[in-house]
Amino acid sequence: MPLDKKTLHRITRRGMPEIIAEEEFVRLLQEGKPLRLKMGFDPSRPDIHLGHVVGLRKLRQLQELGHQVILIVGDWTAQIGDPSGQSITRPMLTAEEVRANAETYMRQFFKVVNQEKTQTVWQSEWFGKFTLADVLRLTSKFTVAQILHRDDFWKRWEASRPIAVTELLYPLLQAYDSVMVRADVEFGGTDQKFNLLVGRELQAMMGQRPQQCFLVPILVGTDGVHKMSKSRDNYCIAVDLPPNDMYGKVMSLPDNWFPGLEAKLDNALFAVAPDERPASRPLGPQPTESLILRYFELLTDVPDEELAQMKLDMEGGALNPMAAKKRLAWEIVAQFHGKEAAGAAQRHFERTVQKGEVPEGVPKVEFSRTKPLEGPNNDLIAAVGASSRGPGASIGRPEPRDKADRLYIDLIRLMVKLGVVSSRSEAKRRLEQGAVEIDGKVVKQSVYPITRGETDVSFQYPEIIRVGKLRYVRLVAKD
RNA sequence: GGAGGGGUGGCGGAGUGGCCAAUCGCACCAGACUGUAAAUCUGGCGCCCGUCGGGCUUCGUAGGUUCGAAUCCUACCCCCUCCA
Repeated sequence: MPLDKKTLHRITRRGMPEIIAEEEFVRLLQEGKPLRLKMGFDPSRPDIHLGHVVGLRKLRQLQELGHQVILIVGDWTAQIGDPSGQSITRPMLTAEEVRANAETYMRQFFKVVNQEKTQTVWQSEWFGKFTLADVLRLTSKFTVAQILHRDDFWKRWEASRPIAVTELLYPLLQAYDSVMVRADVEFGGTDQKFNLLVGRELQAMMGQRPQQCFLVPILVGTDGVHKMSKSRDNYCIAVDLPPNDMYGKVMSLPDNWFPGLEAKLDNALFAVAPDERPASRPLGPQPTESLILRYFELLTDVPDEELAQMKLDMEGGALNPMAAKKRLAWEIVAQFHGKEAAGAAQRHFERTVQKGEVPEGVPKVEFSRTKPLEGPNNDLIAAVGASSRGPGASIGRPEPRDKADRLYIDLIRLMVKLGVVSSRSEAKRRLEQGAVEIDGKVVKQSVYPITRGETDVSFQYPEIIRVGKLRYVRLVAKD
């Protein structure tokens, strides 16, 4: 299958830090024979976020050229625990949990990767039969010094921090996987470089052609500083986030970014030191490099030429980063939820954040008006009625009625009951801060008057209660 | 087997008898500003009491000493380092 330059560039160059060995990889691609693309995952961590998607998109692109993905469920290596993590103690998962996690993972995985062209295998297919003799045979092929060369092992060694013996086995097991599936190419983040190289080595020792190592860049989280990871959930965009949240998270990307950070993240799993972080910049012409563009590059199909133009426009001030982010957010949401949902998420953002209006689909809470002020059988009443003044208290506490025959709602109690604040203390703080809005008006007092309608005897109740930008509730009378 | 270090609020990390509900950083929440849920600035960030102020429950667990303990004592649990 002839491979045009553009496609080749898209796969091997766009956003790519390293392929080992690139020349051979390109040659294999040109030959056109279906390649076996290995990708392993740890079923103790089943969630996929945009950081993973970078690699998955590459898999997808290669599938479209006719190659085969082999997805390995690392049910054995999961028991060792990911040695690149900080903690070495990890509770062992039950078989049941592993299965459930694997399902979760795959459900997300196949949002990007074509399931038809993927073969899934479990490590236990071979490690389940492993004997001690097999273990010895495998481990005898490597020396401790070799393994300690791995960056994070070495750092821990130097720092006199513990390294479990089993952790040393991790790269070997992963390498053995490559042998078992006869991988032509293994995919992994740049932080996996060592493990993938061990795979090459072991394959060679065992008479196979060494796999190519396709090292995918580490995606920086929305804080612009740390590697995107679940443990920093706030900076992490999971692929199964609802459209509005996904869109919003993309919008929280920093406008400014210091690209040198990424190189540091490639090998170190640690955060970049504070003094190496980008200095804040004033608004106006944007810096040369932009995390926004990086996301475009790694997570969308927007062509390079367009990105180059965007870059110029942002630098020149013709394009507001906000506008670029909106497009980025749309592109990303569209990938996971479809164009329609992306459009809806965009409208939601414009409406709630940009215009500060009440969004569609505010959660509703019903209450009764006929016996509105008494009795425990009414949700709203239960919320507002139980004043501290004792039994029989009504919605009207603390001042039951004034001359105009008005009643007052105890807002603090109401907000707690509705769940828009977590405690009475918080409710008070929000009121003080001016973060509470009722039907579009900021309310600072803890009591809210209910007024009688002009023409009828019923009372006018609050409808939309909003706390901060993101929490709201719509009160709906059910009679 | 021996010696030592440590367990504090979501995280990191101060504090070693009252001034500690507990410095500080991060994260988080809110407000202002902004064409962004960026940046920046301001405020908040255990719970309860209508504000001022007051009360209650927190510093690995369980007891104890004391007018008073995160801080001292005892026991227990857990983590780590070094020597062998």
